[in-house]
Amino acid sequence: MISPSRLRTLNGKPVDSSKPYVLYWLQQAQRVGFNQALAHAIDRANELKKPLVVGFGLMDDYPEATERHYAFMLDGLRDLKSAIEKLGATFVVKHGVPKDVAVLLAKDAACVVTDRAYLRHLVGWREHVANAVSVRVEQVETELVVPLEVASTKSEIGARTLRPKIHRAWAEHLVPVEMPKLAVKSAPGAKGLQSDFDVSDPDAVLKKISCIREVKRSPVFTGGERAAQKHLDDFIASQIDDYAKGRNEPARGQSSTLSPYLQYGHISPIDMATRVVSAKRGAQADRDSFVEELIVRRELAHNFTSYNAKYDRFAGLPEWAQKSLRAHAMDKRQYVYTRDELATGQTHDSYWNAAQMEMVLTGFMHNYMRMYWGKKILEWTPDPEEAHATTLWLNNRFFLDGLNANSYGNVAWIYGQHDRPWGPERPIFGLIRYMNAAGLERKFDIQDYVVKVDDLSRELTGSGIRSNVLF
DNA sequence: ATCGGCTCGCGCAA
DNA sequence: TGCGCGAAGCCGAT
Repeated sequence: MISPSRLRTLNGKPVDSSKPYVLYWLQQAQRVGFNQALAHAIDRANELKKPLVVGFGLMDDYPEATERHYAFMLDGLRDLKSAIEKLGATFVVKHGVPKDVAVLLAKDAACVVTDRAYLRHLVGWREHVANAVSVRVEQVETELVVPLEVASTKSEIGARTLRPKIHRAWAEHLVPVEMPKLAVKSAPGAKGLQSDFDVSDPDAVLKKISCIREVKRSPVFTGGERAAQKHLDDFIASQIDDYAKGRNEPARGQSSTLSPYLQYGHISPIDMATRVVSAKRGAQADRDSFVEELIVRRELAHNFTSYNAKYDRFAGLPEWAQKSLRAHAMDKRQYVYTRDELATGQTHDSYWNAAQMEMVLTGFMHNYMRMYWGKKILEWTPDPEEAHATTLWLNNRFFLDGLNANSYGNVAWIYGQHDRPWGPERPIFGLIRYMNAAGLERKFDIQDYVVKVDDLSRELTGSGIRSNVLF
């Protein structure tokens, strides 16, 4: 039994016991481990003494998604297919918009279970399915440690207001997921449930899908539940020690690198948090620091997209921030770059170019550099509203962990969201927190970072990054 | 090296 | 109503 606080019935429709199977419409939690929606779907199937069908909709041209995103996701679907079949359920991948695939597969379902998502169009898909099908649709929270409304029912001003609410609730919710055994196994490829794609061959499927082709598969990240577990093992074995300090050192790369896996549901934050909390490595402060990032700040981003309808727009920023940025919209910009110059890392700033190239080459960027990177886009773009749009565009195009709640929260932070005003009032930034290259130089050996990215570039592409300072 | 000031608004004590 | 203080800031004074 899953926690009732994770379960929500999306419509008042009945269960139809005459139908042959229970459907788990899987979209968000692309894993078996620690998947509460799967556990709940198995419970339902067992109650009704029916087999379980797990259905996934694979659509062309998911908004802003590139070949890089699709390749990573398809790696995960390969893992998922074998894991689901091992449980004795049928895994069906249909070609189409997920909401339509769900409605199609629900025609023969006694009831539908799905996993919860936190972006406008994904919430809309679930509402559509709940209205369009004739049986009960239940949604299960699988993304967060503390379910959204348990933590807070309103838009939080910042981490400091959400933190105590999360802390009060997390012990109760930071519990392992017991996966029940499926009682009625189904024969693979049962009647009318053929997949449109054979996801055991990700690269073959990738060729058949329509998407933005300019951004290729990451040469350093393989998607899927198995790869995610390996990253977590490696992090606990060699990265927790001194994490509290080391996480902000760009050249050290002391990161779990699990954010892409969280984005595709290849790993559960509960799995990550319980493993790290009980790890016999690192100091208490190191483990606390990791859990703060994973739970408080990640869940703040989900609070932001859930309670702020304009989460992806300049108009969604706090009033003081919009006002201050607008007051400085006409200030002279010393440097102005086009999207293309930014995307290819051709600015005057070698630190920024290195960060951009880390992102372009790998699909990932060091956490601290993400802040500096975004602040400079604000500084080098003619208008703050355009800067916000450009930052989001680059973020979603190149990051493997783009296109999710954290993306919108992180980008909004650059422009003052979840932050406070900082004097003195400056050109362009107004009261928005300012960052500059002197800060990087003061705090870190930032040249080490530039050299590190340049070495990586040589290894991956045969040539180094452009830089006006070093090379 | 460390500290206060810069600035706004929430949460809590009073 | 007043007061403390905050997701990563910078800068100048000590």
